[in-house]
Amino acid sequence: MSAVETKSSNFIKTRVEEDIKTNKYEGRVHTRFPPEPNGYLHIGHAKSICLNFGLAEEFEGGLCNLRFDDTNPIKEEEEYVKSMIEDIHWLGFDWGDRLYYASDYFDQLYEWAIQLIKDGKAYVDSMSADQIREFRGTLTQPGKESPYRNRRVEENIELFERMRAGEFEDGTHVLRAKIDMTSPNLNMRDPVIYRILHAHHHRTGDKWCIYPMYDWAHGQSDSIEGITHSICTLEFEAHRPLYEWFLEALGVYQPEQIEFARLNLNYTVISKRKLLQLVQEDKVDDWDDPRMPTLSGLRRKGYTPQSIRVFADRIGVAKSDNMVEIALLEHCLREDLNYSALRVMAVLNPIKVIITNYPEDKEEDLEAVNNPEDEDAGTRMIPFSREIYIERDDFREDPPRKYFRLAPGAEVRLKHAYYITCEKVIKDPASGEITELYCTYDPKSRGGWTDDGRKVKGTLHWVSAQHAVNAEVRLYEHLFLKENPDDIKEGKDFHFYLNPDSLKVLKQCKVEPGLVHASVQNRYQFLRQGYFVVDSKDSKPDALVFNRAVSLRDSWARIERSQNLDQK
RNA sequence: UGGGGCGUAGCCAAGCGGAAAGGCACCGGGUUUUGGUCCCGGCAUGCGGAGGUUCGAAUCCUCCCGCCCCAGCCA
Repeated sequence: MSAVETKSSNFIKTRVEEDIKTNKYEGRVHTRFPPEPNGYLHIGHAKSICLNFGLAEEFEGGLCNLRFDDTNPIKEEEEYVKSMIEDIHWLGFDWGDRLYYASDYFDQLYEWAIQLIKDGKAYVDSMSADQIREFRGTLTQPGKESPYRNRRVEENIELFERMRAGEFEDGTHVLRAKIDMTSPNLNMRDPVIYRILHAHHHRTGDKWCIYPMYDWAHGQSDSIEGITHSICTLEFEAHRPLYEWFLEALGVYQPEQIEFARLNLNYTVISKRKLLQLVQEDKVDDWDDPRMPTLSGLRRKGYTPQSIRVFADRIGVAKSDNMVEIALLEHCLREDLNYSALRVMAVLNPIKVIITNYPEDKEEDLEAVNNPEDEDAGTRMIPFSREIYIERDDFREDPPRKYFRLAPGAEVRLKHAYYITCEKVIKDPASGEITELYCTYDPKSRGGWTDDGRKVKGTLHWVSAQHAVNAEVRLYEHLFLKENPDDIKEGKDFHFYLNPDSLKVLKQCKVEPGLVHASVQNRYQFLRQGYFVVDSKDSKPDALVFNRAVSLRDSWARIERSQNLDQK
């Protein structure tokens, strides 16, 4: 990452800067990230987290709270709270002692509801949900007032108290704000602010059987916390007048709400509802399946917090609907890992090579650079011997044009080791499959170099057969085959586009011996292949499992593809 | 056909009346003991469209077109 790169500006940052200049909120900057604990955080949340916490970091004295919007006990669970806390910390953000819950404010919210009733600005409606819907009108037709709309204040108070006391069944009454049933903004047509829900809440237990609606809780929660800039996504834009109406009716502090467009990523889905479906239907292992765009999934796959933060910064913040290419996310990871990942050799699809002129009982240790991008990473010794494994794809019996890997009669370099030349191909007579390659090496090329001006263009990775450690390697592809799985044709839904080959498991991999000590903390570059990390759930010291975080760019694959195209 | 938003390259996105930033992707070339990295070059006579204002318009005005959100006792 270049140090001179400056963070690009965005309209929210500009607004905050203006507010500071004009001394609105006494120059304070106080944001918050307000997730509902009803699922796991995903890359879209990361955008919001980086925005909110980033703003607080960027401005002198800025603060960002973490607040769980837990107003619906039916969907929310403690497990999600825990995972969200872990994920945000993992990204590298902290909220100090400012961890809040909307449920912290249930008493205050109830008091405010009473106040609204007393002011004649709220009433208990006893129509059914269906009736309320009918009375709301449509996009083009105004709504009608509920027959209960003009109950006396005392009656409303009494009914609301009895709602709270648990005297009524779910759905029999609601508390509504008395605004305007003819408003062109449907959110202003007497929105429901309390509903009866005889449900156990993860924090308040059974204290309440009425729960505030999000609209009633959200703006006031921001107000209570003294939030200056309430940043949220576009779909809440039409709710802003409502939040302002509440805050004005209550006569309390009013934050500034700013809306931005949520992130969409191609070849995946980003919505807690759909991700939950994938988990429940066993389309993936769990929320942290490496194919999931969840933060826990990306973490398990090998993503670094830094790469995600850089990504969040590069995609920018604006108000237009967008669909970001996942290639950008992958680029950010490669960029980060290129500087930090230790290079090791691992053969994913092994084919045995026997070096016929190398003494049978000999073995030697060769020095290998750990990271050419970082001299401080030093070197390590790796064992070499007569029999080694190379990648099956690094040999072609009938090499195509521009192929400069191993082929009959061809000479290649074994990285850090020797030049070898292929002399003979051994096949299984039954299947025709190549089983072994007989090669000779040039003893003068130790370390992988000679000064005789010989041109050896291909360089292969390898692992000494007798020293190799077995490992399982999991290769991941996009979860969906279609760029936008939500762009559905008649009778189909996003399931239709699930990629059946999104996970490929290789069980016969051979990795260099030092990798038995591989730790989840480290990401490795398997030379010439990609970046890999030890799987945090399934890997064991005697049964290593690696996940591919992202492949290396592969310009040979591109050449080959265009060659194939030429032939057609 | 109510209200609220949004249209700048294949994908993001700056720009806010004075010569269209940047990143990704893509295409060339160079370096290379990773076909990686890195380096160099290319990539919008054009800003949804049409008019208008202006010496000058992506930026201001008018009209038109397209896309997104809102009719949960979800958030």
